[in-house]
Amino acid sequence: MSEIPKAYEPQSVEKQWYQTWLDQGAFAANPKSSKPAYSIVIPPPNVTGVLTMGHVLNNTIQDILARKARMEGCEVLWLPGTDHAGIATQTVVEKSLKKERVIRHRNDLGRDRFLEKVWEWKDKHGGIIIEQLKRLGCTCDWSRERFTMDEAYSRCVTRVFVELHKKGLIYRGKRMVNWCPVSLTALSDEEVVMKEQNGLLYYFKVEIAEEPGTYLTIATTRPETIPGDTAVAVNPRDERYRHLIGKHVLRPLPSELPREQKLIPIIGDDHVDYEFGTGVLKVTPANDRADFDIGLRHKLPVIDVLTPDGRMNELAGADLAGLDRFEARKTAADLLKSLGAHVKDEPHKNNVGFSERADVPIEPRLSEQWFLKYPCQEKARTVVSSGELKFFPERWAKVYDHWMENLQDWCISRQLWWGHRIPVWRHKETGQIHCEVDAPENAEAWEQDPDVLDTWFSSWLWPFATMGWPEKTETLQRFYPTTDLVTGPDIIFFWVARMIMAGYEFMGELPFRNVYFTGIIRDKQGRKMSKSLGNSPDPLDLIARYGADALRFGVMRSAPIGQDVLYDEQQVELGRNFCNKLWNACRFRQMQGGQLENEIDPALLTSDDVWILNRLDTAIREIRSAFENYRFSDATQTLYRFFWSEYCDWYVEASKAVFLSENEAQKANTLAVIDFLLSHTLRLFHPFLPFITEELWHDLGYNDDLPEDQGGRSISLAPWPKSFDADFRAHYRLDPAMEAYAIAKYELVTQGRSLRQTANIASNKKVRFVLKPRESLPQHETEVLRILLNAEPLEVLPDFVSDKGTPVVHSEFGELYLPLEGLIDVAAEKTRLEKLLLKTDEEIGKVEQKLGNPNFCNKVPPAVLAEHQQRLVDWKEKRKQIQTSMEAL
RNA sequence: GGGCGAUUGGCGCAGCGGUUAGCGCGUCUGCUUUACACGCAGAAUGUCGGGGGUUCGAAUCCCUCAUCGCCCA
Repeated sequence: MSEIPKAYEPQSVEKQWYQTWLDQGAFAANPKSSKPAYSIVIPPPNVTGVLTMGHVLNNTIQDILARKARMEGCEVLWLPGTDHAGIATQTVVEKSLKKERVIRHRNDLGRDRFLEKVWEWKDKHGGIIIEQLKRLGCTCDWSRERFTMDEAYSRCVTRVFVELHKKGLIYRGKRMVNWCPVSLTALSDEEVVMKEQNGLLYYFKVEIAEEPGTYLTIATTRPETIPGDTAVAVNPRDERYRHLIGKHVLRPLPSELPREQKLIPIIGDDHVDYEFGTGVLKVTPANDRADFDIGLRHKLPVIDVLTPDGRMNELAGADLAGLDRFEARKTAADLLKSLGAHVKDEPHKNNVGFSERADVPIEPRLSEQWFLKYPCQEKARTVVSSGELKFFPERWAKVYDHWMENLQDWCISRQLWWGHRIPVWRHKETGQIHCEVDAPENAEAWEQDPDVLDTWFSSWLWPFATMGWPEKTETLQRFYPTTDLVTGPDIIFFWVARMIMAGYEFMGELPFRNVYFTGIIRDKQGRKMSKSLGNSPDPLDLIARYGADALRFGVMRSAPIGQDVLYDEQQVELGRNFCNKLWNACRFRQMQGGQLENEIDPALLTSDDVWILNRLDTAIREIRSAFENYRFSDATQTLYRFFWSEYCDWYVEASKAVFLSENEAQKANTLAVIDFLLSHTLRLFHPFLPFITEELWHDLGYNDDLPEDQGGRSISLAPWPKSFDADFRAHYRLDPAMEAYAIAKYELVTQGRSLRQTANIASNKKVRFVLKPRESLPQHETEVLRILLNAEPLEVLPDFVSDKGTPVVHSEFGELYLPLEGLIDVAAEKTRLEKLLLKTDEEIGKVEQKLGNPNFCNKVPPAVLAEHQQRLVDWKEKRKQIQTSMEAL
């Protein structure tokens, strides 16, 4: 045992222990082990990312689960890694190269050289987040770290593409896709976020060709696409316009076109909403998804007036060509005015799809892309609805089910360079298609598809591709399916759902048994944390200032299941304070000296011992139940309450009565109880506070007599505490009566302290109390009372007769007097008692009313009835005592 | 438009048929009581969003309205 400093200093402790754990190979998963398997795969962060509060929450939970599983005797695999984040990484690298003026556009370098630059970037900046996870204390098996662009992983991705292509599930098609005009690539539906926009609804009129002088008014949010209109549609049930179907209108733009090129038909289509605008819809098949469908139904021509980067092309006419789409909108509106076609503008709110990454409105665009028809949809859907694969909180199962019910084919091709290139080659002369894992021979004759795959097309394979699939590796056999997945609900479709489908398709089995969805971390005002708002604290900074344990504890404590987390630095401060409390409680133990090997002698247990052992047992049960339900904040609350409010506030204080005595046998026994409690507490805390518990475990010498792999070397392999069984309870005589005795004692103490306060006696001032006991009590208990009340002396006088005006409280132990001889504030004491009396009367009233109701007495279960009757007796007794006290004043 | 969630002391949350409605932060009062001022002791603060219903009994179950937030169209 070495001396411990007065305040806990996490920095050096954390660094040292993490290194020690690494040296011990403490996190390595051995597939040959005979222990039961527990596994979890990390949601791979972006390789170029840095740690955010979201990562802290997410990975702390995974670490807690992994550490607890190890302590429970499982062989644990927590598999780490990163993904290549196609668009994000490519954009970051391209921007930085532009900034350094190496290039103006990635074309300046060409595909191969640009990719070299990305790899350089990855080698330099990738892995930062991995080092940060280590600072947090994460116990991943780092020897198995994977990256989605690793050679082996890439082969899996290619293989999967080829397999699905052969099955006919992957196909190429010319379809409307979400096009990002900034990233210049197609996106999947999931990468588009709808945002409400305040825009304008532009009303303009068009002349009916067959009825000169007659006009139709059309409302649109996008006048710049008028040159791409190839029809005007009305609902055939709409009386106002039905007669016009089959006639034509003169499209006003581009104005320079000859009349015959501006004629477009009026068509009837059931999908036109006649309540929107004027009920007349302009149809732009090239630039709107719904319009495209109308176009298909009516075989309309398609005129695309936009360039890939969101500008107007020459088909838009001389006035608009070259303009950015938003500028063009204004210009088009002006043109309508000058043509006399403009009717009015109206403010209008509408939902516009934005590119998730680039945060600009996407353009629906017709283009050739690769699509995937999802495999194993039915199995993936029923496994969740049947509860075989569990979601926590459960309500996400509904969200999942709804999405699965409306599955759309997945656009998996991206017009990027950074990513897995599509393994499809086209023969330059014959046009023959080669889709295989390996490139065709005589490569010059073939041309590979230039596109790469969506990053999620690689991460949906994560649970098994990281374990050596397609080989049937030992790791796969041992650790697949994984036990738990911990992730944010924002990627339930992107990732979770797709992994389930991939799991069935390629492994024939679900990828994980439980999914825990964390909340989203928000700031105090409830805003999502974001770089642009600058409201996201740097976790590394917090670790430096408070310690990783403090950060973990603070975050876990404020993260109830299913709720978003409102982050407040005070929580981390609270975590730090808690660590300090733990530290000092252990210091207190150490300062008492004594042997460690002491056995608890049941015959010497005091009521305080029995009480605290029962509290520990309760805490262990609560924590077990919290874990079973993934209620991590409940577990931390229980730990906090048990350790601070029960162990420190009552037990440690009461134990001072023993340590101040001369009774050596009793002292040794109390130390034995303390060691029992602390060694359990440290283990219960370890998953949450890995560093400080490891340090204290060794400082206090609790590792001394344990086998190497069961706590001797590290607390992380010490057995997880179990609640007490019947034998244990019988042996130590954890008698409920003893416990009740202690509770009554603490109640008396609280009342006595309150008495002091109303009498204005400083809490540090020793003062004379007199106890008039109901039954004689052991010397030791008197001493405990004296210490807890800070009484000097505490006289036990069975025949005590108080003077008028002596404040008193009543309890199961008897009466406790505070004789002050004129010092007390009679008025204050009277007020206190009157308040109590009022409260008591209220409660008596409530209970009497219930008991007076014959319906209540007849219908209620007997136990409830008895409980109420007892309650009435108790309150009446209390009332009598208060009155006695008042009379004594 | 559809779905989900939230609404409990100043703030953040727990409780989900019988509790004296809890916890943490904050507030107030008094304390260098030798483990801890990153602390100790005591105290104050709630018609559990509004309305209706079921029940002997509702913060808790049902209906309805309101406000806020999220997801999907």
